Amino acid sequence: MMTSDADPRVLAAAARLRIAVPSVADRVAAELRLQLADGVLLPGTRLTESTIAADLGVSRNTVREAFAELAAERLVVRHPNRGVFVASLGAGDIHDVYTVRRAIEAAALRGGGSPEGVAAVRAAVEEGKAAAADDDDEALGTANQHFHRAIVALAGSRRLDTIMAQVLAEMRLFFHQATVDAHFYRGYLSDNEQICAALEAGDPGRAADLLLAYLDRSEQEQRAVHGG
Amino acid sequence: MMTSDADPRVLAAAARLRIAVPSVADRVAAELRLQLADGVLLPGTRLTESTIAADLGVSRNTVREAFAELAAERLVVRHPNRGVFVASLGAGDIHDVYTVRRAIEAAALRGGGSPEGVAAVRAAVEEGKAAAADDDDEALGTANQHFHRAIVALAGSRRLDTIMAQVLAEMRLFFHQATVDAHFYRGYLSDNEQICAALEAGDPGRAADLLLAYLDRSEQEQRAVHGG
DNA sequence: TATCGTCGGATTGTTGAACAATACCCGGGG
DNA sequence: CCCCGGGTATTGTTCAACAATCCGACGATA
Repeated sequence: MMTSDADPRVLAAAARLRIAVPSVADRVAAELRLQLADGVLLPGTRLTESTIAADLGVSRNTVREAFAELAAERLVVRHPNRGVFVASLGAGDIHDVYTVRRAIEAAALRGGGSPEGVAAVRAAVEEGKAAAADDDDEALGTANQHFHRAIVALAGSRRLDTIMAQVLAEMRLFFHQATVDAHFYRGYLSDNEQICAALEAGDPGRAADLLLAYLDRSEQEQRAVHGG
Repeated sequence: MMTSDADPRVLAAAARLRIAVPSVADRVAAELRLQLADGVLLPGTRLTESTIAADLGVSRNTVREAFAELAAERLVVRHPNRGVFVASLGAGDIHDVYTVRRAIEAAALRGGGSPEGVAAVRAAVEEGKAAAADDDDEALGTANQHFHRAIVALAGSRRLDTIMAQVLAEMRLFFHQATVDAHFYRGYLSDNEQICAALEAGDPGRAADLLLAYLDRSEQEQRAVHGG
């Protein structure tokens, strides 16, 4: 009945510290988000309200609220009177997503950002190198996401951060759909290094140009994989 | 009971044509969005579930779903166990919003866009001129929004379009909060004209630079009005 | 008077059940 | 082969209830 993760001590501490306790609907949404990110739920899969309600031990109405959250994030699409399905990105969508990425990542990069921000980008680059050295493809993928999130974070905008998070979540969905091979990110390591170096060298314009080229190439490869 | 606008003929036609009929929750959200845009609901106002449910003749649960939509659009904020309130933008938020606008509007403009897209931008400029000639401040404001929406539309990205729409809705909220005087937009007419001219002249780079300067200046003025 | 607890009312969060409306599946007829 | 109808499952929406939480007022204490 999902009572195991409702630790009273946590609840009490949260109440004391005025920290917003995530509602049940939020936790359901978080759980589904997790399953979506992990590829447990593949694109096109139908999400039946009653099934999920029973699985997670919550009311159908609560599941419905969670669906609203996920639909707003485009991770799920609602077909009226037919149900909600895990979103599947078509050829047009990947171009769309890359358009968004080009816009916000380049803008963030051009701004330069604070020294701490640049340090975070550097950290993500090193994280990727370490993952590559360990041959850990999973870690390599998340490091790459950290890299791009760090770039957007340079702008210091909460809104851009959440937009980027949503876009990355969408792309992750697409990856599960088009099982991308392991050494896919491998080639991007040097790109990341170059971009980061240009940023550290105080040349954000060049860093942005490198990034744009990177994104264009990445989009082409994705398109090739997908067969668009 | 909100049955007046549920014309069976409309319903049937929609079913025949496979047009998604907006759910009740969507219509409630739309109604609230409208009231928010019109300044009927001012920032900080509390939205009580039962009141709205009674006013619109719908269930509390449906109102709740509508709130989830609006919260996802940042038009409304949820304070757990306290209720939802019309969002009010602080000094940090307006900078945040302008950061988003700089990113996506400049990117869209740099792309150049299709001839039809450019024509749409031109149309918005002329719409603004006409409104100014009529001394219609309301029309002037919407024309300005059309102008910026047209710019973003140049990128041809559904996602960027919705992001821009949300951002503009947020700004509209702010305007009601900081009653901006009438001849506020007036000065921007020439900016719009210049930007559009540069775009038509095949110099999107210059158009983007002009726009960025425009946005910087606009943010400064907003800040002055707000007192940040 | 000012601060602190406590109590009561109001609102939210969540559940469960019910019902109509709709879409899907399947078998029968043209 | 396609169209057409009926049965079933699922969604959309409502309603009523309850616990949890917050807010304000009242009163006690110093």
